[in-house]
Amino acid sequence: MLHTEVVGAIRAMLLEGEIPPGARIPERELCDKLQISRTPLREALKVLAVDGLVQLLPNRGARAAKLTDKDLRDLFEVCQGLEALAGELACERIGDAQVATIEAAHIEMAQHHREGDLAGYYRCNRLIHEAIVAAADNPVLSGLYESVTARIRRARYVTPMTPERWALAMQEHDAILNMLKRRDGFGLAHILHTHLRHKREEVIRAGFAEDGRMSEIDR
Amino acid sequence: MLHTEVVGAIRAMLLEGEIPPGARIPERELCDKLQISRTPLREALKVLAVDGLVQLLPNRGARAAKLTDKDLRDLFEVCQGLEALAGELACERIGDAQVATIEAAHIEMAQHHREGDLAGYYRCNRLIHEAIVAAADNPVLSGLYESVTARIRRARYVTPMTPERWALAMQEHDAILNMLKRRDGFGLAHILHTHLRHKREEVIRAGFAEDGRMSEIDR
DNA sequence: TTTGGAAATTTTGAATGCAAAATTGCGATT
DNA sequence: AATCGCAATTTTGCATTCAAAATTTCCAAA
Repeated sequence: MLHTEVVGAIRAMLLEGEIPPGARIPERELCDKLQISRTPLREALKVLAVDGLVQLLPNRGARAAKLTDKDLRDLFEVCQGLEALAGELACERIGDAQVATIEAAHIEMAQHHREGDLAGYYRCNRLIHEAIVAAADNPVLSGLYESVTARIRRARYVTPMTPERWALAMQEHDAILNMLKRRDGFGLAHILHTHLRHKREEVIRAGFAEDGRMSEIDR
Repeated sequence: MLHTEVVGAIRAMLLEGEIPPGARIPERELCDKLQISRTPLREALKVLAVDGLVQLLPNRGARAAKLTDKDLRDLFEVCQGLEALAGELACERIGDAQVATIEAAHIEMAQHHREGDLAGYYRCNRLIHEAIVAAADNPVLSGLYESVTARIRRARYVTPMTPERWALAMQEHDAILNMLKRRDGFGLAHILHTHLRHKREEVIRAGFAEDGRMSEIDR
């Protein structure tokens, strides 16, 4: 299944920043690197254009999409909506075992917080958010969530936090776990919504956007 | 821009049911019909597979995706989430003129309801929902909404309603307009959420799913 | 030196070609 | 008559080719 692998390979390059945002993507060059012909490569580029990772310019090739401040805002907003929905549905469907798994990740995350280990914190954090989405048992939701979060992952999990913000985020996560245990879908949706809004404000304040002044060659 | 047009043409065929759900899509045949070669056709099929309209089977071609009851549930749930989010954002951003446009559509819709004109009702209904999403001023949200609603459009806007359900839907729309006028994002999100849940229950009760018993040749 | 513009080169978009996989058709065997 | 197996045909996946568009190069003129 060559085509699928190519999509994955290019997606990884884009998400890792191996192909920097805004950079042109010369077909020939990528073909050489991936050892494939242009046909599957071009199919992959069109697929990636659908979920916004690549921008296709007619007769002028493809380039890695840039995240503007507006893009970040829009993506985080949608993420808010999707996670809130996921929380609500998860409360209807999650089993005790799944809650226990999340609680374990939560406890480990709190430990990382106390130790000031941001990378460890983010790792557990991500596990928790993804577990809630998985618990919603809705493949359409999972797919959209994956697509949206992939685009903001670096912003979300790289931006440093002030101690105050970090403490607040931990408090919010305490509330998230609580709502989940109580199966309070409404409350969980609300707190997730707020949690993500805070994260968004933080990321945008940090100025993560990739739409700096373009150099001439970027045009 | 051949590729884009091909995607549109095939999407239309799938949504209109011109290619029935579950049917195989022989490349050669479609190429002849659209007067194109296999390359852009195959690109289009892969693009359509991304948003779930087409199912790609390795070495065995493409087929029009079927909507199972589970798919309908999942899609409606996501739609609930997206519309609720749209409502909330719309209240922060919508202008008086846009509200006035929606109110006009609402009034016309109420008239259609009184006259028992279901088609006219649905037409206005759709305008209102789409206007709310547009007012959220979030292209990512609009894109996902379009993709999700396209797949359930026939179910949503074809299913007949009992007089009671129809009256309830109208009541809900009165509330929607009210919340919008008052810019009550929270309330609007809630009522939209409920409104869509009712619609979903209705559609699933009506048994719109396309996953009936497969005949042998469908395999 | 800088600018204008045409020719050469590169790159893109789509058609065609080719090998591998899957499907079909047909006949032999039970 | 039904079933199995194998060859013929079709269909798919990818590579290659070809024409059109865009980009670059290069040289002449201001």
